[in-house]
Amino acid sequence: MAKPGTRIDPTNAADALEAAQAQFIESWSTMSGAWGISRTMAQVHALLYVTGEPKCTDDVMERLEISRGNASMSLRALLEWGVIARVEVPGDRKDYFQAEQDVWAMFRAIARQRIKREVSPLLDSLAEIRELTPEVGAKGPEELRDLNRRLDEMREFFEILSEISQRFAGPSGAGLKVAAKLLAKTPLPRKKSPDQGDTP
Amino acid sequence: MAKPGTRIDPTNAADALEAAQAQFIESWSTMSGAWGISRTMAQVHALLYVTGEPKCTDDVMERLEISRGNASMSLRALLEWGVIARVEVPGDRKDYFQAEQDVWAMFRAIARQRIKREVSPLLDSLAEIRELTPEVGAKGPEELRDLNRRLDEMREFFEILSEISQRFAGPSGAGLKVAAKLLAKTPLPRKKSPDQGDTP
DNA sequence: AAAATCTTTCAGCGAAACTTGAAATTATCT
DNA sequence: AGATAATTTCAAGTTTCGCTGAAAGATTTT
Repeated sequence: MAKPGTRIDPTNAADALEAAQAQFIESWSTMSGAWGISRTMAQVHALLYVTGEPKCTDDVMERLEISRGNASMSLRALLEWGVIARVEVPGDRKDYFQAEQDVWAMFRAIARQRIKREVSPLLDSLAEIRELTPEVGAKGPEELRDLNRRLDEMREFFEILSEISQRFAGPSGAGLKVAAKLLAKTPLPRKKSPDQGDTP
Repeated sequence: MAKPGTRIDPTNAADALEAAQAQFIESWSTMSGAWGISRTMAQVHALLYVTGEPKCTDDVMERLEISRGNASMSLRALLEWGVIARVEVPGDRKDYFQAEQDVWAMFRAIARQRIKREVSPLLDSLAEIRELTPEVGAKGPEELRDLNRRLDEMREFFEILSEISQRFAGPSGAGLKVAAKLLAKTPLPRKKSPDQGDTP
């Protein structure tokens, strides 16, 4: 695990560093499902985030013991998500990659992507569906009206979500962190139930 | 598609209803990944949401053409997520299920579950990792300090997220809808970039 | 308490997603 | 332009995940 040649005291620190990084990579990769990315993508991202250093494809391959193809595809996908960036390394002609270091910016990038990939198509689809149920005249059958009410409520919800994302998850998105902290601290209308019980 | 025996005018409406429902079920099930549930679970949920009616296992099996086992497991899982509820149907001894009809309540339930399943374990893990990197005395090597800074930033982010969820995604959570609408409308510090460009 | 009805579990099967590694492509240097 | 180095693509192999259906387990009725 530890590199040979490091001396006694530093070795402990280096070991601790590597161990901590490894465990972070492991933990972060279990969240891959939550971000909607593959396990390997999450590992690669974790490695770049936790080290903070620019790394090339070979670095990633070695450290995570994955194939070249996999490393290449994962890095490219992470670029598309906007959570890592290509960086120049002077003496070297290889591509190097570095992770976005601001967690909030990272989150905004992810939110932006997911809205685009998941919410927008759903909104389009909801609009299409509305066209299938024209509520003939004003006397559409009750069931159709109910259906349309449900569709509209869902549309409203996702439009607000989308709106919030466009405002706060934009590339600048200065307000997010502040807004979030505010939300977390603002007093709520009293109602004691502090949430709990899941299995009754 | 249409049930045989329905008469001319009503048929159109009934057809439209079924078609619209079918398309909603289809669209919603493509979001399954986003909610972190399986495709079938999403379909079952979509069916219950879009019809609004209580349905039993056999209803679900028939309509979605899935096996008894699958229907049973999906319904049970949806119960655990808290997005559907068991309901009594007087003349019948079968279990019936009905979807939460308030989209915001539904969203809160999902958020609560995901925080519990995904964020909490990550926070635990981050705390563990911190223990691996004790920053020997006050002169811990620079790399260790950097690592700890990153871990702490991430911890802060997810703690705020968790905090927000506990406040707004609680079972009562009256404030969410209002807060969200507010966020969507509050003017932002000016900065023209209206977000766009993804592939440069 | 036996029968009837409904629900849950789970081993095995099949489909979908992921990974690999080598060939093809692109970019850089002499 | 040819040689060299780096990157991307993709068919084939591997793994993971979800579905089925039959059997076991509950629950209610007679």
